[in-house]
Amino acid sequence: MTSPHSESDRAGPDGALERAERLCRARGARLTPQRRRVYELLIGADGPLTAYELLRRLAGDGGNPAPPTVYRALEFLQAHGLVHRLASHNRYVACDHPGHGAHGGVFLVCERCGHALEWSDEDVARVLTHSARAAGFQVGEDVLPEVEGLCPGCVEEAGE
Amino acid sequence: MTSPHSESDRAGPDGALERAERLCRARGARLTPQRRRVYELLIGADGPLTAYELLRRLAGDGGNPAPPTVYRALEFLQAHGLVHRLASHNRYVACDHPGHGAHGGVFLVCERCGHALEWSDEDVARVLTHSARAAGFQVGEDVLPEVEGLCPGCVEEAGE
DNA sequence: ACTGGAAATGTTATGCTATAACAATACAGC
DNA sequence: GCTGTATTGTTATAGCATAACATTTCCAGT
Repeated sequence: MTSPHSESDRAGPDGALERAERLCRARGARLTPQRRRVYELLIGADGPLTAYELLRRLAGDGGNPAPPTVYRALEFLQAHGLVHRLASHNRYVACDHPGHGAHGGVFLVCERCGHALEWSDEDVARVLTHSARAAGFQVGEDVLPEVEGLCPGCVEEAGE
Repeated sequence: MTSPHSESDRAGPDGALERAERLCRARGARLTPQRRRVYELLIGADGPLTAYELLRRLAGDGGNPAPPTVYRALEFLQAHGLVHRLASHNRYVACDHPGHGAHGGVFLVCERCGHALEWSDEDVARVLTHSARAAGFQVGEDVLPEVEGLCPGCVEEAGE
């Protein structure tokens, strides 16, 4: 069975924040206003954002944030699995289902509209690990390979 | 069966260049001295290089190359499948088996020593494509997902 | 409450990665 | 040789990320 994540992990735009609060509290990690704000911006964003896009949106709140502000928030959020970095596009995206680590998934990144879908699939993880082992290679814990392609909406449009 | 590539594609350090020459000639593409030099540098390199590392090595040949010089050469080489970009590390690496496109493989990137192994595996390609399709996603032609982990040598050392 | 230390944030500066824009040159086909 | 296209040279700039150090905030222990 293939699925983005189990039903119990899903949450609306608000639920995600509450869940992040809980997760951080449980770990004794401090989800400060800055970090929370960056997380909110990513949750509310229409697709992955660059660090500097986040910076501009933070600046919109008032204040005079500098790059380290946003990078530090991202570092924290990534460390707690709340955010992933899309290395192929220098962008950051809120995680669908924090608390899991990133076991057994891929990022499906649309090369047309830029949207990214985090897709969990045990089969992918198993085959990837197995294949790598044949090369003597030990796959890391939280790998989330990025796969370029066309999302459902863009497949349609491209077909017209 | 899993393998880095078929025996017939393999080539020594020199063979790779000759093969590139043939490939370009067959396509009517011009493997100019600049492009050839960048390709040589990548073939001879001990692991993936950044564009600016290449630039410094070009400068060592004399002349006064600027960034566009190396980026243009890389663009050409990538277009012909002679070089891949390792997006996760902003690095470039010569391709093991040009002429194929990149069908059905992954990049195994060592998080310790930085080396990258291009690993062909039909199973990986099949499962990835199948899994993505379940999300309504159409995987692109030449995707080569990057997987972080430990290479054989570094697994050993880490075990000590 | 007070305080000492650690964590978080502010601030300035800088390095690395990549491309835009336009000029000059080299090359292939005629 | 001429002409148009591809390639390379050159200058400038945009975009991504972190180093280093100052300041503030927060919490624990008293």
